[in-house]
Amino acid sequence: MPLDVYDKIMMLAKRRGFIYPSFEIYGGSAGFYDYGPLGSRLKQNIENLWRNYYLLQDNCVEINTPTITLYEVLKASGHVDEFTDITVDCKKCKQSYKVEEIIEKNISIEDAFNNDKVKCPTCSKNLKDPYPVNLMFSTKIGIEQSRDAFLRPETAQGIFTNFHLLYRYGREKLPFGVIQVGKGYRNEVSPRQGIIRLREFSMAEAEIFFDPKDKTHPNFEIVKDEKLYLFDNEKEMKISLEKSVKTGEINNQALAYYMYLTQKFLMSAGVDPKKFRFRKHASDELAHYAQECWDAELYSERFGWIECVGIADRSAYDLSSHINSSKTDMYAMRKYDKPKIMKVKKIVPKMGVLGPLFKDKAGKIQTILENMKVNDIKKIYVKINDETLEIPKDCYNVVEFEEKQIGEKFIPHVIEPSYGIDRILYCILEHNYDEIKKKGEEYRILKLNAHISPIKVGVLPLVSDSRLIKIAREIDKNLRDAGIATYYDEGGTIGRRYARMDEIGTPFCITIDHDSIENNSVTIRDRDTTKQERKKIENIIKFIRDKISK
RNA sequence: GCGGAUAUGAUCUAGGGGUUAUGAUAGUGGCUUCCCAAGCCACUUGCUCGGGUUCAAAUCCCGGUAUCCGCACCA
Repeated sequence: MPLDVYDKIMMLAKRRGFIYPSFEIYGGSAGFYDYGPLGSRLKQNIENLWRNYYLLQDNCVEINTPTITLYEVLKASGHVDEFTDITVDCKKCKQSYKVEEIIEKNISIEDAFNNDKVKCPTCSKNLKDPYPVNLMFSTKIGIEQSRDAFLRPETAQGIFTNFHLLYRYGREKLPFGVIQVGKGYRNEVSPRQGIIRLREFSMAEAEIFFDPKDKTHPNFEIVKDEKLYLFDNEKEMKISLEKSVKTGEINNQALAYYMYLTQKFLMSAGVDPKKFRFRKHASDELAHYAQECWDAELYSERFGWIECVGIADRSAYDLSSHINSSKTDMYAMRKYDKPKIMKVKKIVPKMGVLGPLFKDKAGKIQTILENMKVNDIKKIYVKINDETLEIPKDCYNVVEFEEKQIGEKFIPHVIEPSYGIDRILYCILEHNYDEIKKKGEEYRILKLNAHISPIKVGVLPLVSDSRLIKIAREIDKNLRDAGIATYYDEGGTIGRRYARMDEIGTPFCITIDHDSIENNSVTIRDRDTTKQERKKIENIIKFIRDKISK
């Protein structure tokens, strides 16, 4: 079988220090890859470009939270339950099934399997021995009295669990966004496809909190005429943000805006526009927390369309779960223009009567009564420890108070753009990989965008003449002092050195030749055109800076 | 997790029960002083791991691991 792009990229990636299989000397482990020297830089550049969009353009704030996450957090978020599938294998035809999909409803799993009520949908053999599959890595915190924990399957929960503090930090204004860039972990059943499906992966997530009554975005006006590449599972279309929201294709402005931001980021990172689209999730593929979700998909010649970004409307799901589980006040306040004076009826218990009547339960009854919402009261029942008690009328007064309300409390909704950095990185490599023939030989060029590429400038003395080397070394140092990543190379022939730089995606090569000694000038070679321009040495830094800025 | 295929220097690959394992690429040092992988010399790096069969295993057999393909999984 001839090598396809994937093979070629993985070969190049290993040879040139982008990506290595992890623990290879001990046989390796599926789903884990290391980033080598160039890969690490490339990844950092992609992450920092991403930060640019969210921290600067969208004015989000960044936080960092632990990758080890307490059981309670993921229980509340639904991951403990939703992330576990009860699975069963057929010993005859070797198929695996999710139990909930093949057993009759209203039957418990124990009953079904103990009484041979489950048959294999393929070969009708009785199925046995269901087992739970949880896709989170579990661990324990502490030695003796340990607490259960998991490696986080997403970075988002770290943001939700800090919502009340971050809301205050943002001076209680909505919308506001929080981002986190870091590792996530999923114990995949059978990871494959290189860095497309990892067990430990890098993600960049943003949680932008909105008033559910107002999912407009302040920047929407500016970009509303820009076009999005949408795919509705049938046909692809190019449609403006404004129109897509108007027709209901996209549920709200905020969602559309972050889709646009995503599209812009990916293009800037070097994604081929022809290999990009947004695909809407069908209702049966939505995650347990999502109301509407659009995936940014990138096309790979090997794998087809790959989900690289998910932009979900998670509504109030997470915050309300954490409010319920932790009893923390994570509400936001929608302020009225003028404070409202509300007439509120409240129950004022008469403890003098209640006390003797209910004795030790009186205290609890008091709290319940005081917090009760009051409309028209006829009889009041209170439930304490499964016992329902009727509270006689002479135990309380209903009093009307005037209450000043400055606004109403609500749970913010959240729009979540979530990016798989490793997948994006792979697709960028694939989309920018180019191969030409030079003198009958394969010649590889990685046409990475200048602001993404790990090395910006190759510094090459044409020949190893000590005068040229001296100038070259000085230029190299000055560039690095100016914060520009360089690669100094005086070995081998000049053509070979250009080839090396082309293969790792270095956009520019500065060559110091004999004229450099005479007139303080060098040539700057452009990777994609191979054209050379002669520049004064003192102008190099500015020239390169202009070229590599976004 | 199931089934199939594969596994030889950093990369690609030839071969194969018996002395020192083939070639190329890459890399290093030197010569060349050279603008797109030029040439010459020298050098560096290897049979996936464990067990078995055998006088002898990189080669045959079994198992593990990894990779690829198909099925299932991918909130």
